[in-house]
Amino acid sequence: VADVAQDRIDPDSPELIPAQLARILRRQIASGKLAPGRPIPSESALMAEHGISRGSVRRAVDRLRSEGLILTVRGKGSYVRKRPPST
Amino acid sequence: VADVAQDRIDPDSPELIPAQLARILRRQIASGKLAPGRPIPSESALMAEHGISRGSVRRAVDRLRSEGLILTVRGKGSYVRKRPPST
DNA sequence: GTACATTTGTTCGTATGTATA
DNA sequence: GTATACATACGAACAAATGTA
Repeated sequence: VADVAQDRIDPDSPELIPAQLARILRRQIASGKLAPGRPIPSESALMAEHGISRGSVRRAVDRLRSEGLILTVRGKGSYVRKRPPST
Repeated sequence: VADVAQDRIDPDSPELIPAQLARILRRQIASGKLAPGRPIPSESALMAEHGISRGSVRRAVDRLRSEGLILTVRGKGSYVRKRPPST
């Protein structure tokens, strides 16, 4: 429903693809589009939505996890943390 | 009971594994070894028989389904279509 | 009605190879 | 040569539908 025109990967950008996706997801979390306790799209969905490889998706998600923004459960998915770190 | 020497997966072939299995199953359907209305082997059985992963089995079966050769029912299995498309 | 095994559906985890800049 | 990105394949776990004891 919202404007997602800026949520796009640019393969020609100097910013690496995983970094671009991490930035996009971070903003969607911050905006509440991806709400605490709710799942983020699966790796498969993110691949399809952004037209990038699984490896790139995983690097982006790894990043968010290491930042404490999401939690990942094998066989289930990744979820936006309810109490994100203040850092 | 028949000769299945040619129904083997070659991991070193340039032809991808799912494509190889799809081809093998297609021939078994065409030959009547897998008859209309009858189930094809389960994913687990195909994995064991051919020594390949479930992902590869599923890609092969997906292919046959999209070709209209089989029908799949969750919790049951896949069945050779009685009236395969003329295409 | 319940519990269990089987089967397909989906997701994340890992390794390897290829192409390109 | 190195790093990025994509593709293929295998493995493991969770989930839902089916059938049976």
